[in-house]
Amino acid sequence: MGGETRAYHHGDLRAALVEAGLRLAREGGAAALGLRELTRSVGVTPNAAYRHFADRRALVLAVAAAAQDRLAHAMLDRMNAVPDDANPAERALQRLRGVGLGYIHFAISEPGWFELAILTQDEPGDGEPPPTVEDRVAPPYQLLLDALDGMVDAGILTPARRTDAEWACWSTVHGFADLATRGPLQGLEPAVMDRLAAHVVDTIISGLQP
Amino acid sequence: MGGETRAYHHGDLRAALVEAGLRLAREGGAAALGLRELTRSVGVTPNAAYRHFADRRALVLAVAAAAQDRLAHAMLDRMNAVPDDANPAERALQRLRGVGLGYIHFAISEPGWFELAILTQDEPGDGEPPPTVEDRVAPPYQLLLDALDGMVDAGILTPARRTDAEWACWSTVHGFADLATRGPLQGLEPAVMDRLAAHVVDTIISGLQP
DNA sequence: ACGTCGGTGTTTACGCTGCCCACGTCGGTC
DNA sequence: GACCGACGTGGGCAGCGTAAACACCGACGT
Repeated sequence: MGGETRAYHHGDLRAALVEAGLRLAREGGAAALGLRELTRSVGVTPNAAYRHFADRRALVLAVAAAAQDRLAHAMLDRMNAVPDDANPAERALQRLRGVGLGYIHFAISEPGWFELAILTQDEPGDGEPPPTVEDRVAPPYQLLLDALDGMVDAGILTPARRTDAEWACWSTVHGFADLATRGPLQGLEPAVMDRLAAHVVDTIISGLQP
Repeated sequence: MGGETRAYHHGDLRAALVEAGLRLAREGGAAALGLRELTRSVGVTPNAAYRHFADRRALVLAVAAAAQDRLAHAMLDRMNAVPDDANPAERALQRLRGVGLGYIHFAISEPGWFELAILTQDEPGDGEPPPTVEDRVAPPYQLLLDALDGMVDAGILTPARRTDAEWACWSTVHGFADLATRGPLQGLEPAVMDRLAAHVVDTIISGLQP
C-alpha cells in the first residue's frame, strides 16, 4: 500500500539476482550459482531469471563482473594505502607490491569471489572480430599497468624492461593466488602464507630490474 | 574362444574408463567427463562405474592422475632435451627453463589435460591429518625441485636464494599457463605466445639471482 | 559334481538441474 | 475502458549423478 513494490512485480529482479549471486558465491564459488537455488533465494520462480539473462551462463557472468569489481576495489584500497611521504621511487615500488599483494590477499580471503572474478567474460567463438587482448582485459589489469608505469616514471624501471612486464607480474601473482586457493598451498598458516606471498612478489619485481 | 574376455565381464573396466576419460577430456576438459557419457563411450551401463569408483569425483581424479603423468613426461622430455656438452652452469639454467617452458607448452597444446592435471588430488576435509604441502604435491613438482637444486650445484644460485624459489617459479609458470589457457592470453599467435612465455620465464629466473 | 559366494554389470527409480513453451498478470498509454 | 508490452508463473522435457535390488559369471570348498 505505501510505496512497497512487493506483490507481483519485483522491484529490480536483475540487481537482486546479482546481489544474491554474490552472497551465494562467497561460500561455494561459481558452483553455488544454480539457477534454481539462486531464484529460490530471491523468492521467485526459476524461469523469471530468463527475462533478464539469456541463460545461466549469462547470469554467472553478471555476478562475475560484480566480483571482479570487488577485486579491483580491494586492490585499489591497498594501493592507496601506501604513504606518500616516502621518496617517489620507494612509493612506486610499494604501490606495485600493493597491487600484487592486494590481488593475492583478495583471492585468499574471498576465494569464492575470486573464482568468479577471473572468469573470462566473453565466450570463445561468438563474434567474428578477434578480441584484442586489451579489449577483454579487466579493471584490475589497469591498476597493474598504472603501477608499472609509475615505476618507469620514478626511474626504477627502464622503458625496455617495462615491455611485457605486466604479463610477468600478472602471471606470478595470479599463479600464486591459484596455488593458494585451489592448489597445494591451500590452507597454509596465514602468517606463513603472507610471508611467502611477499617473497614471491618481491622475486618477480626484482626480476624486472636486473 | 581363445583368450577373448569380451562377453559379460569387461576385461579391465577401470582402466578402460580412465583411458576413455583421457580421450574425452582432451577436448572438453573436466566438464566432458560426465559419468553417463563416459560409461556410454565404453559401451557399459552408467552404474557399472560404481564398482570401480566411489563417485564421479573419484573417477575424474583417476583421469586427472593420468593427465598429470602425461604432464610430467612432457616436462621430463623437455628437460632431457638440453644438450650436455655445454658448461654445467648453462646446462643447469637451460634445464630450469625447460621445466617451466615444458609446463607452459603442455598447458597450451593440451588444455583439456592440463585442466585435469592441476586438480588437487585430495578433497579438503577428509582425513584429519593436515596433509603436508610436500605430501599432496605432484611429480611435476619434483622436476622443478631437481632443476633448482641443479642450479645450486652449478653455483649459479646461492642456497639462501634457493629457499622457497620453487614457489616463485611455480607461481609464475603456472600463472602464465592459466592466463594462456583460461585467461586473456587465450588464442594468442603461437609465435608471440612462445616469445612471451620465454620472456616471462626468464624474468622470474633472473629474479632468483640478485 | 555340486553348492556357495564374491566380484561385476544391469535394471529401475529418485531427485535434481537448465531450459522451452504457453499462460496469467501487472503498469502505462491511446 | 480496451489494448499492449514487460514481467513473472506453471507445467513439462531431457539429462544428470546416484542408490537399491537384481542377474550373471568364475572360482573355490566339500
